[in-house]
Amino acid sequence: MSSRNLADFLSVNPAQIRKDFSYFGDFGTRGVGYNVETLIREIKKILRLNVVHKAALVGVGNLGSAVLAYPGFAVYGFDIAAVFDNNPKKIGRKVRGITIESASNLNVLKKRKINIGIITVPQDAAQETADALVRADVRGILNFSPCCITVPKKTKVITIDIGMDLARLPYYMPTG
Amino acid sequence: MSSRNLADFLSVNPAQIRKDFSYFGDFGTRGVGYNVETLIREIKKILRLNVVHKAALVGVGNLGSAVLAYPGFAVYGFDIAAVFDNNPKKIGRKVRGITIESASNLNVLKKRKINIGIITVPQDAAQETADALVRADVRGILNFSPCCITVPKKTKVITIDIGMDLARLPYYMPTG
DNA sequence: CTATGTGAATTTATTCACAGCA
DNA sequence: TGCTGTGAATAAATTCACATAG
Repeated sequence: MSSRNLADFLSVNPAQIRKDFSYFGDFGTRGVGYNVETLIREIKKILRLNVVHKAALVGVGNLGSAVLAYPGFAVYGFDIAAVFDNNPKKIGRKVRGITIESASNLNVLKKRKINIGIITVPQDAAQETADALVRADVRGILNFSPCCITVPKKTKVITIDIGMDLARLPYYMPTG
Repeated sequence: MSSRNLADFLSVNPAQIRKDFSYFGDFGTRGVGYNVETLIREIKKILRLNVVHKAALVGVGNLGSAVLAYPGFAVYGFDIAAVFDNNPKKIGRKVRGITIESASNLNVLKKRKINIGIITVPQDAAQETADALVRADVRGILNFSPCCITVPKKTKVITIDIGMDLARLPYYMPTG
């Protein structure tokens, strides 16, 4: 696969492809091109997706259930290994083979070496959930609440705000 | 509010703030700064968020229900005015005051002047849903399926792939 | 011959620095 | 005086173009 092929596929300049890769190493073969499997392996290594990452999901409402049902986490090597909620009726029940635990027990993540948290609780519980995750030594958080949560600098937060994503659409919609 | 204040808030350079605004007009007052309400109004106008946009949601599963429950669409002037599903058991029922209609009826969107579609159907139904939305003259699509859907150039698609968002985390998580 | 990898050239983005207005 | 708006200066990103390896 040549840089030209890849560039066409992504609608960018071939030189962009070659230069970007070159910052990380010599992945191609002159006169031949790139081996796609090698590329995937190298890119996964760069993004640290070459190992399995255990994640915990907090909040088994509609959104949490939808996230649990999401296909494609496995593709990137994610394993949702624990699920929490604060509703006594849900605690103890199983979703997708995982027993729902009490949200007041988030500290067990430390012991279980789970260091990614996914927040799918209602907006007003988002900050306290983040705080608990930080106390449990989680180092990365995927936040689905449409609010800014505050965490120490050592913790990386990625927020998905559906409203903001939708808000990008009208700009690209010509008339009306 | 000065460009310095805004810049500190966003951790960027004050000149960046001033230059970016200047591309769209003179929003500030020399010696004084910017009026925040004016800024919000102007930015909304630029992004075409100064009018109400009607949207239709297709697929009332966990994800669809979660999206419907999302607070914050109203903030940007979105109004989910129609909801569709292909499950006969769901059609006719109400969610949040809106009656679920048959997904085979998407053409009514044309008549009702709804031109944004939100796809929350299972992955294997995403493309056909997109096709139906395009036929109904929708001009913007928010796609929650982790797959590339193909649409004519006139239609703008924004895809939210939770797996990809999560995949960005490990790179920022130092050790482990 | 083909297609990479990379300095050089070019284009784009950011920041500086200051004239001009409130 | 204080802060915007903006040309000029600087920095960064993209693209060109070609020597070089297969």
